[in-house]
Amino acid sequence: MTPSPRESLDRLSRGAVDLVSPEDLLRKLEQSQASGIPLRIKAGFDPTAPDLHLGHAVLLLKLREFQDLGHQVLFLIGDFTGMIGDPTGRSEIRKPLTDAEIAANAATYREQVFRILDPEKTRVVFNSEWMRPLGVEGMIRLAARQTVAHFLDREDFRRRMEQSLPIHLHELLYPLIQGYDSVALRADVELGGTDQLFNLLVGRDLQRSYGQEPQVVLSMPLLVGLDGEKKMSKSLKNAVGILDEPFEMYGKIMSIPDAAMDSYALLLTGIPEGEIRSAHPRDAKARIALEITTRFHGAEKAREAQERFVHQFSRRETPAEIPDFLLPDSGPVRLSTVMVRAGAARSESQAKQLIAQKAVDLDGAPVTDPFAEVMASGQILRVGKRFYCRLVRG
RNA sequence: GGGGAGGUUCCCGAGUGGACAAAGGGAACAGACUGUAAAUCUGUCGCCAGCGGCUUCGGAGGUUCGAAUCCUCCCCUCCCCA
Repeated sequence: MTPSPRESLDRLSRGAVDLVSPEDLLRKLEQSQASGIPLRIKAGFDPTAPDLHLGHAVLLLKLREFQDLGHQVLFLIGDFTGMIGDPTGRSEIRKPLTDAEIAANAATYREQVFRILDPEKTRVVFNSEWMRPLGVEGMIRLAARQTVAHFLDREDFRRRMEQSLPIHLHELLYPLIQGYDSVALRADVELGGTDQLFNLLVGRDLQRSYGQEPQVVLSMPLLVGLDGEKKMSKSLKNAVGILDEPFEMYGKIMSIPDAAMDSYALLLTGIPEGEIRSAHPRDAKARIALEITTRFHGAEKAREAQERFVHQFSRRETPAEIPDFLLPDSGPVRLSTVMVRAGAARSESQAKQLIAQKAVDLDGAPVTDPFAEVMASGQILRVGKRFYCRLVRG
């Protein structure tokens, strides 16, 4: 019971910010259904950041929807564009990755991406494949197809012009290359974050210029990170990794601001909007956290994570499972040193500050002396709300 | 190529010879309050350490009892003109 093209269109539009254009997409869906030829859905990824997070998942889930409708995903690893890095303000020419690095990153990608995508309907491609042979001459011919004025119109560039921030010449090339990827792949549809809109549209222009039917452009919102303000990104440390452990994943999602719940529910779960709004925020969030964790780890692990969360944080009880930390073999050890070694503090100074702030206890008894020493084995060290370990003698 | 303005601690941004580890804000972390939400309050926020010491202000030298602050050279960015 395949949905009609019209139904598919509705489903695919869910959550999208831009769709250029709905008519084109509908027509392509109809053609595909009539001919039995799947559409070619392209999405590009940075080769240097193989640690995927829920922000990427938004896109991947949308790609998955296309696959579920029978279409083919072209998972593009931008090993060539990676030399530029999408212009975000402070880009420099990055070193080209070695073949070995690319292969390693690609493997990491596969491991993560296929938790969502259907491997049967995915082709992983690298743009060096067609960019390298293009050469300088080809690059010049390609660049001749667009104008500076047009490119400087791109929001990021325009803002930087206004603020007198640097724009490096090679950055202007980024959209060009990304657009040419669409030509090389003969993409029917390209997905990206809203920040990609300009690049995606360049793809359309170039395809037209090369005599191809322009791709449909579908942009998804950027998922806000755990802070609820900035976009999710690993470097901002506000990300939930696709590979995060269930407990960690669940807990991180529980910490998002209430205002972010709607978008998390819309973009990452199938929960209808009304059900989020009508529930107690805490319960609604728990449901979102549970559903997302389930998607990546299965129902059982997600349930466990939820229980542990309630146990440890809602009821503030000492967790059942605590990792061991091996003390040096003999004699008393300064607690601050242990904290640093165990990863609970960045430096001795910080460790002592934490102690002074009553953030540390041993077997439930607060430690107040910054120079305290430990000698017994089997004690449970707690630092802050999250850090627990059991001290054992080697 | 000519002229002008800049590069400060995670970020923004003060600071123009000692009182500067360096104002202020943000972020982060801890404590209180909570729903590990938000808001709020308090504290911490280079490293080592019980006065105190050590390493920081684009880079390298120099002047000075003493430099983020002055001089020289170099690197980088922005603006105007060509």
